[in-house]
Amino acid sequence: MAVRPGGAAAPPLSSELSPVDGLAQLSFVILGMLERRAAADDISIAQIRLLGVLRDRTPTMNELARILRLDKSSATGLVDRAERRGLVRRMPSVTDRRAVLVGLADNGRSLISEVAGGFETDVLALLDRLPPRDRQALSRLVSQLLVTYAADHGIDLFATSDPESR
Amino acid sequence: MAVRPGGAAAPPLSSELSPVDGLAQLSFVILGMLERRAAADDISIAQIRLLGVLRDRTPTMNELARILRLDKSSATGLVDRAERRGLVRRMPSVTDRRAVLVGLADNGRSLISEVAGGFETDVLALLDRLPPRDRQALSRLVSQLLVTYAADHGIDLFATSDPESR
DNA sequence: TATTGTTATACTCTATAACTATA
DNA sequence: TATAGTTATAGAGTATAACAATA
Repeated sequence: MAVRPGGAAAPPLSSELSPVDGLAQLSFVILGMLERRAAADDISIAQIRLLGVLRDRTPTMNELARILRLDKSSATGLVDRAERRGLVRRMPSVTDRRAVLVGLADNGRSLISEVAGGFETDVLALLDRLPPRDRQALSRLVSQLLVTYAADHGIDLFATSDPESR
Repeated sequence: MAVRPGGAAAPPLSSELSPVDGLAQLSFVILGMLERRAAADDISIAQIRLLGVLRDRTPTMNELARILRLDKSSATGLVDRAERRGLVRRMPSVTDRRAVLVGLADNGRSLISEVAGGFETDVLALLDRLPPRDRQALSRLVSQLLVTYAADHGIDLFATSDPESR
């Protein structure tokens, strides 16, 4: 925490954070929640991201690397370790004998559900600190922000893509 | 991205994310901005966190590890690598000959300022997507959320602590 | 004895470069 | 030739356990 941007501005005196600082700290808090839930199941954020992507996709290694913004070799290692733990499976592509499809194994599906459920509990508990009207307002504003941002960056925010299109 | 919690709920049909999903994705976007600015200066998030903490503190290794929630040995390695790059300095404590104080070197101070400045630019550009009233509302809600959360978790949100108390 | 910090070691995660096998 | 994936290798980051110096 505490990246305190600017170099210029002094820390605030009141009990209100700067918008930038607030969003930065909130991001650390929220990803910290995810990390703690993951650690409770002895798994890393990288593995959680992998399993999260595979929840609604069965991509090739190549697509997987692109989605996670990793080098192909990093994806190989990530999938290797997940496969060794029985969380994912490699399957041959029927249309391209060079390609390898990656899918969730049952263990992986239950694990990601558990972690995601715990994470949701944590975030909802955090939101419960606000009165209902504020909670709704925050949720709306965050959505609005993301929708415009995602549109400009070619991100599919609601990515539930066609499993098996190969 | 896409951790999509729950296992229960289906993805939304409208153009509004669930509150949990929205906050999670927003967190990834914001920390991604920080990571990209850091990478532009060829430095990691871990190093940025270290330098960020040292902006307004000169802690012992022990305190540093506690603040960053790392094992002492991890802090040793982190500071080793930062020191090798001339970003921080180790200094002896005058009151406890076992202890080692860690402080920013000039290079470290200019580097963290640059990264933090760029990050601030990015986040402000993101916030500019909202009309001013919404922007203010979001900022207020985020602050409010953090203040209550921090109070309950013993986190000093406005940490500008006494440099040199040893 | 307890605490501070480092070292030795091991594992995960990431990237670059070189390689194999398909296309 | 170009693409998909793996392997070899290197470095950062983290943790546990053992250790030296000091309190």
